[in-house]
Amino acid sequence: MSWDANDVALLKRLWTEGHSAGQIASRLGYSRNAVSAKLKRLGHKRGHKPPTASPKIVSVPTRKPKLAAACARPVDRVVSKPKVLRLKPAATPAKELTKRELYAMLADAVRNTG
DNA sequence: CCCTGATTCGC
DNA sequence: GCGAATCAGG
Repeated sequence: MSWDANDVALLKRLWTEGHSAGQIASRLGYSRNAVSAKLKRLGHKRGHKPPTASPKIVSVPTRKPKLAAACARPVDRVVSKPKVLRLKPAATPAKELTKRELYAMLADAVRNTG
């Protein structure tokens, strides 16, 4: 195993965003030990306590079959809650995406394509 | 038992 | 530098 710049970047991003080592680890395909150790080496600092402490891995969002082959991640335990919780009865109106959301989307795309 | 991050230690 | 094993907890 070797930590590609991409991996490190993604790792840092997800970590600082508040994802747990286990989450990042399972996602990237490393053991959480590796992630944690890497974070230590990097001089890991999270600064705050962003959301996420418990697993919410909802599996890998199945993307295009084409890409799926490329980024085949066996992954994951699904610990999502069977609970169906709806925030608003009304359908979501047109919503402007915040920078954070866009960033998250980008990250998602990246992590599923690369 | 599930999980969390932190550290050690051989490679 | 890397990561499994381990530690120390929640």
